[in-house]
Amino acid sequence: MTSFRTSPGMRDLLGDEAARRRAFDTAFIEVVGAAGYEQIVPPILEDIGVFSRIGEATDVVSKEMYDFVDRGGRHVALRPEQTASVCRAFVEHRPALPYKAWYSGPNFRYEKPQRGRQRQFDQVGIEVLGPEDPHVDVEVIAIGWDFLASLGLTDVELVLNSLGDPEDRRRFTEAVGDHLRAHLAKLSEQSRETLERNPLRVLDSKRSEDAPIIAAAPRIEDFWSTEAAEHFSEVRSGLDRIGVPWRADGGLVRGLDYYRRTTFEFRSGALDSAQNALGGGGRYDGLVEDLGGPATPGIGFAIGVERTLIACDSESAFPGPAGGVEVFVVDTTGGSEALALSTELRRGGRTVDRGFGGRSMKAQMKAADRSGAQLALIIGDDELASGTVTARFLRGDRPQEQWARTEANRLVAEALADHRPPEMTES
RNA sequence: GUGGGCGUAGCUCAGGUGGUUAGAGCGUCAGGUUGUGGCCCUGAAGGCCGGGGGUUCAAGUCCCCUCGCUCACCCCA
Repeated sequence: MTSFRTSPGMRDLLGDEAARRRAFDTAFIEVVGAAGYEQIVPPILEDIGVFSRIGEATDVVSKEMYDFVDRGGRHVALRPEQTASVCRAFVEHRPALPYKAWYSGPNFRYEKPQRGRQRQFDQVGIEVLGPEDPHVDVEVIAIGWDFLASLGLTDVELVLNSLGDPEDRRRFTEAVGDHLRAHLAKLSEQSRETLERNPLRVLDSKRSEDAPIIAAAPRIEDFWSTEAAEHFSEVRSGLDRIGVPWRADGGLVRGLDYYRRTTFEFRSGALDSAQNALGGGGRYDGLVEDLGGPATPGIGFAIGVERTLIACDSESAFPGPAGGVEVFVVDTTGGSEALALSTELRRGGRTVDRGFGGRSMKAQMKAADRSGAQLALIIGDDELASGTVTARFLRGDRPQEQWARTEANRLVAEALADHRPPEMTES
């Protein structure tokens, strides 16, 4: 018999992991909902042209896309990120401005899998389309920051930069290219290749031989237009005003081509791997226009869910909800009473599980204990004959009681009111 | 895509220099308790030792290939 496993770079989420993933969304929704963002659920598949705008020179577009021709002859792709989809949806439906949206869902990139870098990975993120106001930048960044903090993460650094306006960025790129080519001989092999495709990315190089050349490279701030410099300055003072700490780094050049002006990244100090960027984003004032819409400024961020959860693990933060059920019904008389009672209790709003398969009382009690239930309701021959149930309290020292079967619903409610667990984070 | 490390039970891992029926803990199941979980005790089930090929009388162990995970590069979330 052949068996199967998940495709490389893709994972199953079971039980506690799935519950934690769900709680992650809940935590995110709480933060973005409080700021007036509405949800958008774009399709996972789009015309490949939607994603080309991310940047022909980036690996994400040029060699990592899951793309194919569908049965109707359309060239489509699994989304590698969601910003482009949100902009496409904006152009298609034209919601009122400012359009503030959040999303959560899977993206696909055909990379060599690694911890914190999967081929199918989830991102949560927000986008704001419309205002060019630097306060929007501040709001977006602060929401990302506050969300990570709400998970209990403390070892996070916000790195900030401005790429200037498109013309600034173009001149800067050129200057960096010239500078690097002047020192070509001393540049690492890798960086020489990168230089061909995307000179700015060389500034990200971590190789030691590149360090002196990068240190001597032109600096972005010398290329900012007055407007871009002013915008960035207001972003920084806005962050200061609300107590979000940041570090400016002229070398922060994010991969996607569409960024201009403000760019930022959230880095975890708890992850010393190369995958320490939990999320990031920036302004993409030209993207909507590129997708056939009216010139509309935009800014947003995306946070990698798996990666952030790994950071939570190493900081022992965000353990996720405790699962389980309130009541467990044990029935050694064949199960028909368990069927009736558990259904009745569920219809009354309780969470309840039960034993199946006519297993021994001991086995069913064990299952009751594992279920996390506060209360086991036992039905054996005696109870059946006398029209009662035995209530056994699993988490305290309250002695077990005999209840009239007809009173079970009410008495369960009473018992659980006394034994409320301290905090049930389950949504 | 390139290079390194690692793949033994559901999980975490032992298995000097090749040697006969591959082990432990946890978990699961059953029993100790004529109807009672958690602690304890006993027992059982559960492994094509990632897959394929080779060397050898003999391979979990050595060699080659391959797949997967992982680390670095790359890329990025």
